[in-house]
Amino acid sequence: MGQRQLIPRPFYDRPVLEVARDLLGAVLVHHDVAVRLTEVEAYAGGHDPASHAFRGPTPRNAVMFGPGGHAYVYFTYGMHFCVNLVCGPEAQASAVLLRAGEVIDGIDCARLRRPGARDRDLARGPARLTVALGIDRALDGADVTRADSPLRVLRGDPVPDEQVRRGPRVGVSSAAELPWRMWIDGEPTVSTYRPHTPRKPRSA
DNA sequence: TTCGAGATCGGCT
DNA sequence: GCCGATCTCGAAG
Repeated sequence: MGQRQLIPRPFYDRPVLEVARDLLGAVLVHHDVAVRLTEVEAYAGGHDPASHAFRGPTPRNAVMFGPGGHAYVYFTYGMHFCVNLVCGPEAQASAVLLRAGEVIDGIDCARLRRPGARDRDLARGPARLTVALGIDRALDGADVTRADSPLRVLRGDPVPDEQVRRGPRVGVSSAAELPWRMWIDGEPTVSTYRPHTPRKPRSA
């Protein structure tokens, strides 16, 4: 894994859909666990009603309005973390949600973090991916282009266009029809598509 | 295999 | 207060 190269900052200073597509096959590393990204989802910042940045900057989403190549880590549903990589023109607040991947290094460590899970399920889904890698809010704002960062993104083997598939985003209640979810065709580590389902109100 | 509900809490209206 | 870029388990087909 040491021979893989860091992806430099300009990679992220491009339109979000291009960055998302090129992140497929890239390798996310946190300490001793490495994951090859097989599924990502694009969020187009302030103009995208499904984006956390849609209603403007807040303390939580502040990182999205900063420079590209930084990680936006947020907490949701009272129990899950998810990771995004900020990209696009600065202050546009575009980001790519990392949805799933294949553990290619440190698999023993990942298994300990997700006991009982099959190997293909270790990082299958955005919240599972953060568990397998040990990512939490402390990494919010981390610069993934720096060699001395705890969280880094490295080049992987390129994924040819014919292996890239696109479809609707998962779990969002607005603009869900945009085909901004991308994954590598035939990968068993890609999460199964489930349309957004509003939850029933609680009752006694 | 598919579906529905619960868990659990921070952020924003 | 309300609701979420989710996951897991249990029940039914």
